[in-house]
Amino acid sequence: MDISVLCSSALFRGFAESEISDLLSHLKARDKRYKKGELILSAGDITSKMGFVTAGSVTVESNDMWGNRTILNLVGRGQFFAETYAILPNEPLLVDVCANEDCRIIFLDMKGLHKLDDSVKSRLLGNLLMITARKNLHLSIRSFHTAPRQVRGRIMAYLNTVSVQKKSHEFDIPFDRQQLADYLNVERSVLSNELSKMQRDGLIRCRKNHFEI
Amino acid sequence: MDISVLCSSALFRGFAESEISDLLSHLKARDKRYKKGELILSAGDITSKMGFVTAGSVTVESNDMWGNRTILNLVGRGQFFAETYAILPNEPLLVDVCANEDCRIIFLDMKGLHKLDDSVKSRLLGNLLMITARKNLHLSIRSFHTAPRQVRGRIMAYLNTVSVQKKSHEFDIPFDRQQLADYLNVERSVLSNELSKMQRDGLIRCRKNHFEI
DNA sequence: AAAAGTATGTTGTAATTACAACATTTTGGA
DNA sequence: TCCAAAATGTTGTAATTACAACATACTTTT
Repeated sequence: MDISVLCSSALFRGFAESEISDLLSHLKARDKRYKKGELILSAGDITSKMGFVTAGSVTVESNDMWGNRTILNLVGRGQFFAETYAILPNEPLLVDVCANEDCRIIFLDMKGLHKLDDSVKSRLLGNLLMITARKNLHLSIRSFHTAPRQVRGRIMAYLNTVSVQKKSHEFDIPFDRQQLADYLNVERSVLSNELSKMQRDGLIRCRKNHFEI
Repeated sequence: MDISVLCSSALFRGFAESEISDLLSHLKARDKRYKKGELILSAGDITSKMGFVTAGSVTVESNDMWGNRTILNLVGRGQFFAETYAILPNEPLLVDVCANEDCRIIFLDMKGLHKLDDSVKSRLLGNLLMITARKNLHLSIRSFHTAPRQVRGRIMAYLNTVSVQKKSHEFDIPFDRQQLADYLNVERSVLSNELSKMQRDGLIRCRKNHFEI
């Protein structure tokens, strides 16, 4: 189990290594591996466990009955997922979580949280609160990416955010074309077409995942 | 200041009245009134205060430079807003908060949180965590409402959610037409038009805010 | 009750998107 | 290196939406 990534994660910020290993046993930390494409959690599931990505990445997505996919988030190494459902363990998952590539996940069972003593608990809750609040920001930001009515507007909204995050006009994005389309809620072919037009118009340059604006 | 609504709120669940009044002074609770349409918080603001609605309701929305509005959430009596930004006080607001009708708000300054003793703090953080996690669910659900490519799909997704929440095929919605359009990210005229078609098709019946499916 | 203002519904046209079908490029094995 | 599979790009047409302009209905004020 890759403890070092966990130690430097937002959840255990401010904790000593000794405290952390103690916490991990209280939270029944379990390491699991998944192959690319594998379903990690499924809509409708009930869980009190949150996931931590120690290797690879996962997508949080919704797949409707007509096969339309909506990608809500991409969770990479060092980040958490399903904490919302771990905190509200009676709420069935509204989303699927899929392995975006071969990956390793540590699950932490939040049922173990209540037994902790108050000092540890309040520090841990404070960290968890910040993680959840940041997830909130992510969801808000995504809704700004999908808000523009037109495809070009959505692409620009997304690329601007990434450009600001990476503090550069040139950057890689973590999505392939199909994933970007499913993230922005547009047709893949329309996305490809619009990207071509935007290059012809001199708005952007791109090749595969690499963009320049 | 309307303490009774606060006492029965999700934030103070499990607290005695005496503890609550103590907490309110620590969190520098301040009561404010706003007229319909007034701007309560503005995108770009920095705040360490979260808001609690004791009367009326507010909208959480984003207004872009072309005048397009996106409504992310409607916050009614007994509910909180801006807790994300109070928890992450270095993050500037990405949204505006507007008085949807004449309303009364109690602001709680979360800077005061750190001084509390661990027992009180961990209980309060636990409650705050559930509030934040629920906000997360709301944002996810909204993204399912805006995910369908076609207007009819978005309307049905939204009405289904409300119908399930209210456990009835007949219900009122809290939005007028323009607000529903801005919530679903569609044109108001297209929304009206589609609602008419859906009535002609026998899918729904509606008059003003009252719907039947 | 009349008038003014606001909200909602309707319609037409230009622009955009959905969808399918196919072409081309890239990737990952044998 | 070659092949097969996957990813990406292109194109055409039918369907849908954006937008503006206007009609109607409902509210509020006087």
